[in-house]
Amino acid sequence: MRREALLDAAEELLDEQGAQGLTLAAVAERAGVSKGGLLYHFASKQSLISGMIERLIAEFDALVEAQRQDTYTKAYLDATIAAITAGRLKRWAVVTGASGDPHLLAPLREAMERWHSQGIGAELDPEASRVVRLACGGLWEIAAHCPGVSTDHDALRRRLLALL
Amino acid sequence: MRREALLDAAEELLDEQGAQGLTLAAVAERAGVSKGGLLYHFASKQSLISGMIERLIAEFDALVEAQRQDTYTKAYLDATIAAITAGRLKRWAVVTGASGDPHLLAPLREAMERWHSQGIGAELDPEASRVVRLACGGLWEIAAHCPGVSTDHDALRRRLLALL
DNA sequence: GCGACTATACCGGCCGGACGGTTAAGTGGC
DNA sequence: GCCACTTAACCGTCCGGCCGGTATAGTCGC
Repeated sequence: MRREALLDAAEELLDEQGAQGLTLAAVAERAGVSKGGLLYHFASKQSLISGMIERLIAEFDALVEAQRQDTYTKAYLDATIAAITAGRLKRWAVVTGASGDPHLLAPLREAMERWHSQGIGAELDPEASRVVRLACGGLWEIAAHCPGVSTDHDALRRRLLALL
Repeated sequence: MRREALLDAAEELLDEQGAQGLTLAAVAERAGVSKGGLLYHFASKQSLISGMIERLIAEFDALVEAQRQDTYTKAYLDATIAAITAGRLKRWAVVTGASGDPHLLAPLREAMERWHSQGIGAELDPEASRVVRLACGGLWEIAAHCPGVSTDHDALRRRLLALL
């Protein structure tokens, strides 16, 4: 699908060059399409960015679903680790793309609220669940910004599961 | 100091309107200065952003120092909570400003690596320390993006301290 | 089975505005 | 009268988006 290729190109550009690398011309060129072709699939730069955000949310939700754990928190933890180690789902890169206009982040905010609150009452220890989910947020941050901080994901995962 | 006022103005604009609201003209106007006056203090937009980042790091380091806890992790936790509840130190807003050019984030990355690794070997339980520091990252994220998720900071703080 | 017509996908040149940065000319404190 | 500081006008570039055009494929009447 051309549309997916364009979203991929945009994501890569954001990851490599930051928000100012995300120009319509650059995205089109990387995807092997003309600018007009890009505008055909995404009527504006905003809609391109929204497309990235929505895909990001959908992919992560699918990843959580695929974990088949017995609680949402455990599934969320495993999905986070899976996404980070796979290098896919560059949450941070996509966010930088939307940093120009806070409006564009609204869907992501909504999703994040869900990720932090969904099923938290049904957990054995809701407070511990909150801690684990917060730690997942920290993991994202580290993965995005600090390649220098080595993290033993296996050990960390065991430790967090022990909390639940 | 005019310089500080300019940094304040830039921070406020980022917080309210995102990266594309951060133009030299807008910053100058909000600070009650002309564009030339802004350029006198900061030779370029880059140096303005770098100024924000360096101030942010220095302020947070000072806040950690001021906590006077017996371990770095505890001080870091309390500083994080203090910064969030005070509404100061808009870490995220400043980061969005630098999202255009990944280069500008280098000092912040360095600081974050420090925040996550400093004195971690000297802690009673380094692994628990790591968890607490990661959770602090999650707290930042929540505070920046999800006003809807209510967090009982007191309870959370007790819980995290109990881990250490 | 052929001509008229439409839909989908894509092209690329152009323009207008916005924005970062420059400069020349002040202004006031000391 | 110098120097830190401020100002307003100006310039060049870059980028988002518009628009007229092309090509391929499908549809329908007849």
